Amino acid sequence: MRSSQLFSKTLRQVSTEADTVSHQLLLKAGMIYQVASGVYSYLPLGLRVVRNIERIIREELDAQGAQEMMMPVLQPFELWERTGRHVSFGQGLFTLSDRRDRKLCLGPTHEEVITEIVHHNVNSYRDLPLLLYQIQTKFRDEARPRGGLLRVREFTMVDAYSFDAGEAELDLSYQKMIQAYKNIYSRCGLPTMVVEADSGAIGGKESHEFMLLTSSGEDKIIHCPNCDYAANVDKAQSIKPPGEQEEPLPMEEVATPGIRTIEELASFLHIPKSRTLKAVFYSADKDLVFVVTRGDLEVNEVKLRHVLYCSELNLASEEQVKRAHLVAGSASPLGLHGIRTVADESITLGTNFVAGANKPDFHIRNVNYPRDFQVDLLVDITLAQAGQGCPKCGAKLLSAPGIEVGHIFKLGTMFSQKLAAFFLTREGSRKPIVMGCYGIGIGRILAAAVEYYHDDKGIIWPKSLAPYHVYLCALGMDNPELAQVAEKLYAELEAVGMATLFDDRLDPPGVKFNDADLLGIPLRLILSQRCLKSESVEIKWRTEKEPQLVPIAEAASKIDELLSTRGDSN
RNA sequence: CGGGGUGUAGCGCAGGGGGAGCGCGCAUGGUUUGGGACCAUGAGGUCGGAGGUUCAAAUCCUCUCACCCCGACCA
Repeated sequence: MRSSQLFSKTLRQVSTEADTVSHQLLLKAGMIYQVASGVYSYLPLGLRVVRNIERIIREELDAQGAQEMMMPVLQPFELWERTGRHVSFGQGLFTLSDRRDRKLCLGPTHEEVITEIVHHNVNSYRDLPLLLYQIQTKFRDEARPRGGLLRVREFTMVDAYSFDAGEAELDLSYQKMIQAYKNIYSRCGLPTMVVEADSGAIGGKESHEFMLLTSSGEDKIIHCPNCDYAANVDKAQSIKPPGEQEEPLPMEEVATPGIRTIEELASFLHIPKSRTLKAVFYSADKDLVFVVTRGDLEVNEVKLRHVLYCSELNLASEEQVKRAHLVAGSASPLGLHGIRTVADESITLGTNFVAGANKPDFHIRNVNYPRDFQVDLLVDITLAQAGQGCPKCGAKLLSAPGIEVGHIFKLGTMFSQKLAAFFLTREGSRKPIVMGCYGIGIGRILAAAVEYYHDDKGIIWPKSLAPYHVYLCALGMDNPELAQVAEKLYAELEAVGMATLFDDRLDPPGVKFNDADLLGIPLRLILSQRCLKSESVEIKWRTEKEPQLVPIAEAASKIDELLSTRGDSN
């Protein structure tokens, strides 16, 4: 491709509205164009990267025996009613009606459709196992699209589904897919960490995310430096720091004028936060829930949601709190009646806590569980934090931000049962197919790669993703002799199938160098008067400072050699 | 949905009751060519939209839409 013909142009400035590195660079490089909030077009250069990602994914999935198919974006809403996910997906589901007022939705994922298809095509254990996948546009009405391609409302996703006769067979499919995914990320040059995850609206029991560790990530990962334990903070377990074990003392009231937060309380009484009890009020499907944890810990709302089996969970409103006669700032489970109380197990790790007196400006010392109060549920509902103990080996946990670039689930029989996808076993009994599903966001991989590989001048594509491998930069194209040599070299590179972007523009060198850096193509070639004199061409890696000189006649073969001996990443 | 912010030329921005501007880009001509070069000339805008106040509104008021950020939410 010739730069002079290329549709997309690089921008000199991008809007201050773009504040994520990948968003800025992709806009600046002319790879994407925003059409609406969370909706983007891919321009020719960006699309070439997308195609590279797709090719890698197809190759790896095909290698595991998966078969590609294609399912519709437009789906009957009724199908979602049958699995109940029209509720659990909630407002994230884009819905619409046709001219006959039939309700439809735009698929945010395809478990319903694939299960329906498999139901009509699989009858016997002989048809299993089965691995199917598609690369398709998905829609999700995100509450807040953000970060350019990182969180969008329309996106291309690879979703794969496995169908097995039993749990043990599912485990095998699951392991196969983990391997396929690892291969995919590694070929994309992205070092990812596999972490335990919450399965959210998809449902199912076991779930893992593939995380790229980078500072711009919006997910938080808790991981162990000593063993292989790693989990999304939503899911992460930890060994909580122990508290003091003392002889229980009699309760006594203490005046705490104006004290409302745990921080204030701890510093006012000169005690560590772990010697206090924290009360938080939630509204779970409209019902008030009283939550108690040790003062040094934070509530994990995902865990709380699971133990409450509720679909809507928010902090309680002021009116709700008032109506229940709770005293925010001095609340405690002492003498509490008629309100569901959930406590974190940390309240058993320690004695003689300071808790609220349930009247303003007073607290109570020496509160002990279960001597002084009871709870309805005593479970783990707090956030794991860096510094706490690894649940597997006890070492000190670390935390890190990451971008979720893939998410896989063991679905079990949830969908097959609801949509009647059964098969006959060898013994002739009817059983629901055991399913798994596996998703990768293409745009996210693209954006994540830019987040991971860039410098102050622009993108630095891994070779496997780069829109072109070679940037042929001819300086002084108005010189007929130079133009002729450049054209010849371009033709040679094209002839051996080298993906080349030929900068044949008449612009000054600075413009071309800057574009070369911005676009992040791995290998830059420069042809100038200076080179012509020595009958050589300058070759430079995007990642390196110094070029090397190669005779023009050997250029094509030298480039081929350079690119094929260099690893996939960079 | 709550909080904050921004909408003025293709892009980036300034202006804040009375002339619609700057930089970049674009067009034409010329000079340039190893890190976004220069000169000259020129095209391009219902100042997001609607209503109001005023002799007069890009500017003040009300409403509305879009986009961004924080939070809530989220395979």
